[in-house]
Amino acid sequence: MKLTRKEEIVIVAAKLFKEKGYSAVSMRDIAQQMDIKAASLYNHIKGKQEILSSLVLQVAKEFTNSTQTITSQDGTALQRLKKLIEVHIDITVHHADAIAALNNDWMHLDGQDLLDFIAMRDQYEENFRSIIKQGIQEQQIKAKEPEVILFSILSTLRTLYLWNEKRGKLEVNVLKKELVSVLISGIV
Amino acid sequence: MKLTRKEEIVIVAAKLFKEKGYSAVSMRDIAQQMDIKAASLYNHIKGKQEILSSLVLQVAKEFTNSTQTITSQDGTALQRLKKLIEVHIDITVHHADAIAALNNDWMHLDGQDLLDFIAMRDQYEENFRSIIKQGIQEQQIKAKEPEVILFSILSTLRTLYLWNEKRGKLEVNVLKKELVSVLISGIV
DNA sequence: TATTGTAACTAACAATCGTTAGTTTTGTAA
DNA sequence: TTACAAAACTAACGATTGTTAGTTACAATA
Repeated sequence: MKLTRKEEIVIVAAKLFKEKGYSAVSMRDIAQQMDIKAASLYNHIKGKQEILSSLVLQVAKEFTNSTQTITSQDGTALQRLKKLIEVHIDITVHHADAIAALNNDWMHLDGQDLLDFIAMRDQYEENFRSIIKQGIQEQQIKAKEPEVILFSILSTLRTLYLWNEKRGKLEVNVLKKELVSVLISGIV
Repeated sequence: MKLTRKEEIVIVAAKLFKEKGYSAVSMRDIAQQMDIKAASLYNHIKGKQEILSSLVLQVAKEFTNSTQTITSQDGTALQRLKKLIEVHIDITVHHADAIAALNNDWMHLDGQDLLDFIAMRDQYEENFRSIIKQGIQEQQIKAKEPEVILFSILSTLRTLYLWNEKRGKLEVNVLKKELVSVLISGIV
């Protein structure tokens, strides 16, 4: 599967955005990393904003689709919650750099892209919330503040991209198993 | 307790950094928010970098000191782990804006400030890690991958600043109790 | 009243920003 | 070999960046 030049630019930019953030990375930085001049980038992309929105919206859509599918599946709330966590881990491992931008630079999107992102983000969160509430109703999940549970799980998953590179010898499937266990069953 | 003009600037800047990130906030943005001109800021601070390092290093020191104290206290590993979590929550609630910069903009520190920050950060993490390992040794904590436990707890605590304002009508003490419970005992 | 320090101002600087226009090189297919 | 498209280049634009220099307004103190 050969990459288009545009895809190469987006990948290189993602790595830089991850290190310094969108605003601190110049078009000349991106160009230098590709061994071309900044103006040459514009043969392949419309501008800096397009790099960001390609990066962010693509992964956001992936999250939304996966989550939507799982939410409407059969099984107990707990089973679906586990599946949700596992899918999030899969996507994170596969798109670590893009997720950095999604977490830290989404507010630099503009116009419709920004609105779309926020809508997807809210929907993703709402799917998670409804499964947790359902789990409480089914008495599979302790009747704590659902918002605290939601926050705790989402925080861990959102930050995974940072920690994943230090993960080292931990196989993805081991990571999934361990993390699901820690998030669901606790540590004591 | 009257604030110096410099302290006012740092507080205003922190709020802006939280919204857009350090690099996307100009000195003119900060000045405008204070109803003065950008050049006037320089009567009180040396430059933009000084605002960031004041912001970040002050809170980082607070974290390091608190953590260091708790680590060397008596009690079981689990008791100290709970205390560590509670203290982190306290600091977060009191310095939400500064913690945004600490999480997202620390890499824009330069020179000795950057080195100092990284050293404090590593030490903080190492204290957490040693308590968890001790807990496993004392068989109070399940013998899972300690790195996964460490990551899960730290991720949740680090992201708390974001969540606290949005859903944070929860009383601080209730928040502490719920969050400690979720992080330690899980949700099932 | 005269003096002094604080904190604001205007004006401008060199550097860098994203981006455009126009041109040249390069690789491929006829 | 010629023709064409893809992708690089040079040069420059107007805007914005952090920052400096020099000056002015004002309140407290002597």
